[in-house]
Amino acid sequence: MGRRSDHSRDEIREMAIAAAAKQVETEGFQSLTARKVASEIGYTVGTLYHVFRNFDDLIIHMNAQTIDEMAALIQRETRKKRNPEVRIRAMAEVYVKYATDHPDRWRLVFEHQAPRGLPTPALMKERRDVMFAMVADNLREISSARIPQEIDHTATALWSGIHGICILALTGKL
Amino acid sequence: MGRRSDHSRDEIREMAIAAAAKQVETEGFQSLTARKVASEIGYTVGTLYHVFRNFDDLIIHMNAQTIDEMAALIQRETRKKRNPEVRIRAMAEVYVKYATDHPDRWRLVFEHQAPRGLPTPALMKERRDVMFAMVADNLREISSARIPQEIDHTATALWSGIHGICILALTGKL
DNA sequence: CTCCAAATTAAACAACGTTCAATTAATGAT
DNA sequence: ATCATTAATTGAACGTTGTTTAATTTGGAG
Repeated sequence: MGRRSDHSRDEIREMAIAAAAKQVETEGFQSLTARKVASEIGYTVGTLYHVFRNFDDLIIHMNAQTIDEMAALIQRETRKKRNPEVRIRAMAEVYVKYATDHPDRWRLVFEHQAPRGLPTPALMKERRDVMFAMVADNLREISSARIPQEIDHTATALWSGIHGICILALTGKL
Repeated sequence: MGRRSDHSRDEIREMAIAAAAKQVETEGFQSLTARKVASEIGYTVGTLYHVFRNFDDLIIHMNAQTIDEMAALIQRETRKKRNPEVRIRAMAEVYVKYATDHPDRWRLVFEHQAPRGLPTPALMKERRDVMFAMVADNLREISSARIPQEIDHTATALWSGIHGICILALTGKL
């Protein structure tokens, strides 16, 4: 078969990412396969490679979407609160809830290794910075006197702690 | 070739684990292969499967050794100190140092997923409990009044925080 | 209607984890 | 010393993986 144009390039990308996310969520990362994703969206592997540079590229985009979903959830749940301290607490709670609700997708965000040597894709660095900025912003409101650098340090420490608890909880130790 | 008895079963296991660890350390987990490990120790894949149940089994044993190494290092560096608070701080420092000195081996301990459904192998659960017990013991010395459950919670939170910082530091965000 | 360019496929590739029959060597008994 | 038994080791095979490529088929422009 040749050019079908049933779907645009971007549509296929989105379909593939959604199919991959579903597969990871229901069967785990180990069972994620290029051929499965392709056949799930009614195409062949070749088409996937026509739309993504390689399999890692698909995973990276899926991970970016995972973070975006989670960030949106946090934003939505946190906008209502007025007190910045309460807000930070709400952020942490949503974060933990998301991690435990979608453990495999969440773990994949941090466990996926780009092939050795290659730097962390920019797509990913941006997303992670957003997370920390959200915490830092609220910390600034609490203690406006502190220097920016210290705020960043505190934000990192706080969020890392919450993150660490998620990790260990999900990998077998509560 | 048939029975050579150049090495005992256990010797082959140890050689394989050492070769695998070296490979992970120098080339990353992605490049770890049953055939590479086998040829590195002068045997064939078949022999590996004669000595390990499967490839995951080899990884699990390698991870156990990684934790043992790290725990020994912590013990050695922590025995000298008298003050339990100083001791906990030293433990954290050694932990972070190990994680940054051997990032790939350390990450593998937490990122390796046993095939879906199977429980975390006992070999691993034991090792992780040891880590937490070491922290909890020192916390108990600091505040002997608290109830045991609270001590465990605090130990978990504290260690998770340090762990989280390691993770995020190693995966691209300092 | 024709031709071009883009999309899609099918088939091939090397490498992977895994299995297994066949072969080799050490051991215990005679 | 010889033989039979038993265990270790191999090599080749299997199915599946990510990836590449040549060949096809189609949509749209002129």
